[in-house]
Amino acid sequence: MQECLSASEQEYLKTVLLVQQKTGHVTIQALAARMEIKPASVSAMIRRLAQDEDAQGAYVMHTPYQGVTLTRRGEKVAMELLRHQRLLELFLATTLDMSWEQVHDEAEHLAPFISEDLEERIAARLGHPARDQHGDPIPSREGIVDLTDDMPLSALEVGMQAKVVRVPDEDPALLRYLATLGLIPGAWITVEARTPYGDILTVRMGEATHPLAGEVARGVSISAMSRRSAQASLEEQERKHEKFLT
Amino acid sequence: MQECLSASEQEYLKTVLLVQQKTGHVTIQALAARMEIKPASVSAMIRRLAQDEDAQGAYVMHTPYQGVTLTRRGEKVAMELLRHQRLLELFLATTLDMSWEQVHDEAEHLAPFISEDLEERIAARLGHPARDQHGDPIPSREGIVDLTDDMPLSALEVGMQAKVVRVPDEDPALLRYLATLGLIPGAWITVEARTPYGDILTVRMGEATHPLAGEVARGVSISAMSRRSAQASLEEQERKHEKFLT
DNA sequence: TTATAGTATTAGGTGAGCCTAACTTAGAGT
DNA sequence: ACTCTAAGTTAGGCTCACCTAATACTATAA
Repeated sequence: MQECLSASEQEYLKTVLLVQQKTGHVTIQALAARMEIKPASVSAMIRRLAQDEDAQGAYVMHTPYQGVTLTRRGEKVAMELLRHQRLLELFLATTLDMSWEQVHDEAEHLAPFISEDLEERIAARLGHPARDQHGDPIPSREGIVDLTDDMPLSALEVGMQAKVVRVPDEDPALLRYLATLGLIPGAWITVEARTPYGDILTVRMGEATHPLAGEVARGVSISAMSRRSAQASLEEQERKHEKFLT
Repeated sequence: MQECLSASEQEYLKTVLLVQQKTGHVTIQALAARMEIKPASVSAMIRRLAQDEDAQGAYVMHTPYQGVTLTRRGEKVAMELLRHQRLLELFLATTLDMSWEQVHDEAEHLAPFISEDLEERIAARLGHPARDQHGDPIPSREGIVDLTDDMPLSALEVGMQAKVVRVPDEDPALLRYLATLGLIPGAWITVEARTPYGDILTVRMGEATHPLAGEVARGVSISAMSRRSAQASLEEQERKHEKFLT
């Protein structure tokens, strides 16, 4: 498989993937909005990515006026770019102590230009991590990402506790806000209440409780493996305590 | 001063600087050869860089059919890019253990895309180094580079000893060869002989002696501060030895 | 069923950065 | 001084990745 796609083409494929993951349906409009370019330009590029020039298969499927879907080939390219980007993010954040929001822009800029070898060295240096610093999964070199254990915080029932594995990284201000609440990957969170109207969750993190808009909660992922009722959690804690005393 | 130059334009300015340093006279042809593009394309780009669009001054001076010279403004841009590139080279070589030759290509690719802030963090992490791993000087953030202490190995007289500060990095094979001889920055080298014809130096590095073509010797820099006769060096060594014995 | 709003597409245009081919100029050799 | 070659320039063309403006399609509401 020849790596002959331009930086721009790769960027489009990556965006298709992200919009797909986020909304489930990829429209020209949505791509245009996210990339901050005009729908006409997106239309043209998608047409190019949808045609099978070199008889190796297209990168996307596109039914005009309907939606866009990645082919396996296109998905692989998108995953590769995403891997570059997230490894870079983590590398810049850990090795050079850059702020999370700055890291995002820098990594996005650089991602299309780093070689496979550099990517491998970064991955090796970081210990082949599975997630970046805000919990976004890093695809494997084969372009595969395992998300089976992830579920949105919004799906947690009242009284349940779980470990946060991912926070949304698109909006720097939101990222900062969540960090001030202590809502970062690795934190344990308990859902204390849920309003019947207005879609607000009250969550506890350690000592403090905070109200959280449903839309925000849908962007936060927790580990399905870690789910348990707060009661169970309490009992577990006591067991540990007893063990400590004996 | 607005940073509005494209990656390509910066690359041109950098190449003008390097060709100027190497040959003293910058022709369209030389630029075309080094950048591996056609003279016609260079001609067009130089014309653009020579005109003073935004009333802030041009980047180069160009007298048609004569030569190209950087203005102070152009030089600053070139130095900035060179700083990016060499900091990146050193960073990749030290932090990620990439081979010298691979580092060169990677850094050249990436240099135009890293932000000033990332550059600063890399510089800080490396301890604001003055030279990269093969001794090329890293310009300061203000675009200044001090080379007063550098002179070519070829200028050394027979019997003189000096410390190597820079080896040429353009040809990976040459770089590898010099490394196998132990001819790397920091090494001490003595000129043992010079052929009257054929322009060959015989140099000693530790135990071994090697013949070195004049053209190669001209590409290697030594520190003018470290110059001394081999005799003086020998005496110095004995003094140290005596000191050790007492 | 038809009007209409919103979304998608097509047509045509721009600048960047390269190309080839044809022409001009400078400078060295006879 | 004249010619010839090498170097430089100009003209015109290409692709990429964007744009605007006009047109076509879809879906929903009257």
